[in-house]
Amino acid sequence: MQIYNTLTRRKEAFVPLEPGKIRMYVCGMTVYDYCHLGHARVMVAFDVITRFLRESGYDVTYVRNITDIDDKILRRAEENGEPIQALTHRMIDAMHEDESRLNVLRPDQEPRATAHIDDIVTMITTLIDKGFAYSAENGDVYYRVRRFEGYGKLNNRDLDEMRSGARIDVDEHKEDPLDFVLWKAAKPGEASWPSPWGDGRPGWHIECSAMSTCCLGNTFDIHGGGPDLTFPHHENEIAQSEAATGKHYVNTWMHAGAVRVDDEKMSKSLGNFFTIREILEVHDPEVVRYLLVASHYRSPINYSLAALTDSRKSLERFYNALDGVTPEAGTVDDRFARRFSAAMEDDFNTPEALAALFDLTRELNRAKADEAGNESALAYELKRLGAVLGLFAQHPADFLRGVQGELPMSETEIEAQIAKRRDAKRARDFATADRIRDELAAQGIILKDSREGTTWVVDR
RNA sequence: GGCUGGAUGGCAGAGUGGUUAUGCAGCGGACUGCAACUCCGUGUACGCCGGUUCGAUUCCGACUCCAGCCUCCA
Repeated sequence: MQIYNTLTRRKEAFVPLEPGKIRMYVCGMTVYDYCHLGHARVMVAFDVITRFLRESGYDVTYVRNITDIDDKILRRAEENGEPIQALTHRMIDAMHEDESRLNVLRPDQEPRATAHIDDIVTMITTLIDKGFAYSAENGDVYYRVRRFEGYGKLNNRDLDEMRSGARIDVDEHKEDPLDFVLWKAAKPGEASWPSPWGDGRPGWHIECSAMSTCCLGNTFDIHGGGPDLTFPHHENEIAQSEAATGKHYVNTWMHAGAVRVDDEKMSKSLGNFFTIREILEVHDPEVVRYLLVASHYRSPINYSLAALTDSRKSLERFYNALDGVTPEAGTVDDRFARRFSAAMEDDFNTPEALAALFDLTRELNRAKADEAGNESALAYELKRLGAVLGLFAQHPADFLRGVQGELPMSETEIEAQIAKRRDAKRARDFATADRIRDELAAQGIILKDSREGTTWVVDR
């Protein structure tokens, strides 16, 4: 197994700390709004990774946190005039709904920041005791960045060059502009928790250090997240955790690529984001998932209608092949599975893995045309491997008929038209048969004749 | 300015020191009453300039352009 490690900037042979076991932490959502496509990408990427690692025999513990206290949450709750918990619970439910529609399996644990305040306070206390943090007069606690020797190692940053950057907040309470907040003193009326430094709430970076360590131990195998988290978030996590525990924090750092719209990064701050739910109102969730899996997880992807159309057409090829075949375990040439696994073992190369599945699909189509073909076994193999990517779980007819949209007429009516056409064909009245087919086609119903009879799909 | 990553055929998107990625679209053929689905065949694609090499899209160097991070952001 080869995995690209952001820390070393190259692919490395992956060796778990404990043989056969993998402990993985991924930075999850800040629940003040609905998830967007960028979140979907991270969810799907690490879902595929988890599925493949498990398929490969590893016992994976997958933890993904939920940030449920934060400035943006405070502000949004205020704007909405609703209690913080009402907002965060609503968004957490929505997130779970989104991921289940995308066929993303739930992580093993989803720790929430507000449920780990004690662990956070304990870690901050340790950092202060060790001299890596200090409480300021205003009640904030800051991390003393220059005290941590390895600061910048994840991003190859030099502290002195960063200092010259003009965009760092100069705060009179900080000893150094680079220092970042671990504990934020509460303003009157704000949600807060008691602490040795006064009432307040945790900073963003410290919660991930506390929760990951708490759930997975001082050192664990994989830490993942979105592309914009390498700095400062993950850099700060390393500084906090390694200073607090004195142990090496994470072996492999993995980061997904950005999602772009019109060649601009999609983000909440730019306001050019599409939420998962608004996309799923018009598009089949599996098409969206396919789009995400059809590119390598580290490459940037550009979101567009054309890209979704391409994804749908590719999926149609798979489902057309699966259509009309009853999958059944049996003997098949293992070259498809071997190529699939080899691709996935090479830093989760899903595009190459899909290429293997397309080859398998061609073989399946050949078998369908052959009286002696083993199409059932090939279809089973295709579904089995597709499941590692979280694909092909639908009934082919459902996908091809687009269960999402409404039909222009009832299925019974369509079947009746097909029967009429069949009779016309038997009477060799092709003019009538073609007229029926054209009329259906005009309404988006495409007929497919085969030895077994006529089936129909929806042209979308 | 600093740090990362990238530039592949009409589009999307992998990969490789010499031999087919893959999908969509196109073209030719087969199947079909005609279609759809499917099958077979079909593309001197690797940003630019040098270097290494018998040979480079693939390695090395310069250049141009693009993206991400450096500020809350997946």
